[in-house]
Amino acid sequence: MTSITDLILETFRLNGDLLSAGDELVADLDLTSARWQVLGAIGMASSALPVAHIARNMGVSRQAVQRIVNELETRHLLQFMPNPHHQRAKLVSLTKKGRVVFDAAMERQRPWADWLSNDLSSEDIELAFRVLKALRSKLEFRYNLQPKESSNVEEFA
Amino acid sequence: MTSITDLILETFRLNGDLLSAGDELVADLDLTSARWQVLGAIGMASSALPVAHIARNMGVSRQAVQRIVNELETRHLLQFMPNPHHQRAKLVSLTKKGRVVFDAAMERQRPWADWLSNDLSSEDIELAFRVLKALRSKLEFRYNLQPKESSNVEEFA
DNA sequence: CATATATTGACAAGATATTGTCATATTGAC
DNA sequence: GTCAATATGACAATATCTTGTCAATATATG
Repeated sequence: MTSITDLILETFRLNGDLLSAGDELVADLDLTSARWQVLGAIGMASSALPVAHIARNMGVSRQAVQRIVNELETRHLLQFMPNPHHQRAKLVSLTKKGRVVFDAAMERQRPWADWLSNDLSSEDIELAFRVLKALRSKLEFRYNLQPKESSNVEEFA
Repeated sequence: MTSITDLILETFRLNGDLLSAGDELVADLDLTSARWQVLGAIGMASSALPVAHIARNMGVSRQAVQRIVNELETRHLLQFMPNPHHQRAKLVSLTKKGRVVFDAAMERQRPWADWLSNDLSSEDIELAFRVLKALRSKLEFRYNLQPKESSNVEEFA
C-alpha cells in the first residue's frame, strides 16, 4: 500500500533526477537546469519583467533569480532594459543570442518530453499533475508559502 | 490539456514546498528537512550503515550525506561505530538522543501526513506515485543516474 | 503634499548539494 | 599471494538557493 509519505519521497527523488537530466540535456549549450529555468521564465513571459517578478512567477527567492540573471547577463544571454515604471527595477529580456540558445533548448526538450512520456497515458499524466497540484495548494495555503520573500503582487504590464 | 512539462514543473514546485513545510515542521527539534531525511534513512535502516551506503539509499551524493552526518554527530544525534568489515567506513547509528528526536519528528509527521492527504483517495495517491516512479525509472535508466558518484552496491548486511 | 508601507536590487552569510582529487582500505581476477 | 579495480572518507572548489539587512524607489492612505 502506498502512503502519502512514499509519494513525498518519490517527489524528492524525481526532482533530483529531473535536474540531473536537464543539466545533461543542455550542457553543451552552456546551460544548466537552473539557468534554463530562468531563461524559460523570461522567454515565455509576454513582456520583459523585473527580477522580482520573475522570481515570484517561478516560486523561488528573489536572490536566487538575481544571481542567475546577473550571470546570464554577463554571458550576453540576457540584457537589462530601462523600466518606465521603476528606476532600479530594470526589465530583463532575452538578447538575440539568448533567444537562439533558449529556442535550441526548447527544440531539444520537445522530443525529450515525448520520449519521457510515451509510455504514459495522458490521463495518467493529468491525474498525477492534479494530485501534485492539490498537495502544493494545500501546503501553500497552510504555510503561507510561495512568495518566499516579499509579498505577492500581480503583473503590472 | 496537461503536458508532461506541466507535470515536471509541478514537481519542482512541490519539491520546494515540501522542503519548506518540512523545515517548519521540525524546526523546534533543531532539525531541518535535510537533517531529518538523513536521520530517517538511518533510523529506518535495519542496521547501522556506512555513510556511502546511506547516500546510495537516499539517492544523493556521498558528500552531501557526509556533511550532514558529521554535523549530527557533533550534535550527538548520531554516533560512529566500528565496522568489522571496513576500518575507515565506520557504521553510523542513532544515539539515544537521536532516537528520541527522530521519534518525535515521526510522531509529528504522522498527523501532518494525514492532514495533507485527507482530501485524496488512496487510489489517486497510488497512481500519482506510480507515474512519478515510472518517470524516475526511465530517467535513471537513460542517464545512468542515481548513484550520483561511485558505483552501485547492495547492502552487505 | 506628506508620510507610512511595499518593492526592489545590492550585499553578505549560511544551508544544501555536486564534483573532483587524494590516500587508504577492500575486493576480485589471476 | 599479487596486483588492478573499486569503495571510502577527507578535503577543497563550486553551484544553487535562502534569509536577513540596507538604501533607494514606488505606492497608497490620509
